[in-house]
Amino acid sequence: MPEKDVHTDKFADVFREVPDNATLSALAELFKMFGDPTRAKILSILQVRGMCVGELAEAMGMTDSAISHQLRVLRSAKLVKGTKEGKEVKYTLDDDHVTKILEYGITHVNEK
Amino acid sequence: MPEKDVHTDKFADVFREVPDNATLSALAELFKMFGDPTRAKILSILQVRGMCVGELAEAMGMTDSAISHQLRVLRSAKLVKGTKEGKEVKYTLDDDHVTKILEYGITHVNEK
DNA sequence: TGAACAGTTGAAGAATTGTTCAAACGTAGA
DNA sequence: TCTACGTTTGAACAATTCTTCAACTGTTCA
Repeated sequence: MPEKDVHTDKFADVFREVPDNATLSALAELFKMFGDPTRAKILSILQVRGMCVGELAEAMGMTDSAISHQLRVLRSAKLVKGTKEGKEVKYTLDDDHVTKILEYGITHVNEK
Repeated sequence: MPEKDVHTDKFADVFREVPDNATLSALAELFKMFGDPTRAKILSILQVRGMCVGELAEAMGMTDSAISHQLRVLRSAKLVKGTKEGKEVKYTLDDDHVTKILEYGITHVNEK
């Protein structure tokens, strides 16, 4: 009697090479972060240099609030971290893979 | 007199190194494809071997329809292509970057 | 020819997402 | 202490997304 999420022998060979569902969810969560133009832009900018919320907002032509909301999301995904500097909070990238992932994405986009 | 989407001198140095908005949109569209668990799983499976719609549906425990809808999205993003084989349509990866991008994602997920 | 099959499509509905607005927070400096 | 500032928060809303269901297309092969 088959259980939920246990696959038949028919696909056993395939699923031996496919990440488990937990990993796939985490993977999807990660890529979602890059999957919104605002966040992709924030990450691209922070690749160049750290910035505080107000600067990012001005640079991107958006409200502080909108940027702050997105930074919270990026923070919770551990892609970005914020440190207080006087009155401001300076945001920087918190992950080496960000650069690599963006690079591959850009390569793909430019080639197709 | 500043125009839309032209940035002040203040951030000129940064934006010289940031992809333009068109590229950023394309980038976000690309990553959106990986940003859904169903699609991430389809792509992972197709990395192992090509499959037709019915097989994918069975392997993933979803309806043919749901899979077909997602394949259409992946096809329009040029990540996947379908070729008729008798009664069936066999889907395979249509892009080398898919593997690389997934790899980096998995590395990130496993490290954090 | 026509029944069976694989796949696609469109409309519908629930869920999720991104931005806005207004209000609040915390703190540095007057 | 009080004010001003940079940032954060929560609720609300529109827009988008994913799955389901039912109907439909187009082929294969009996």
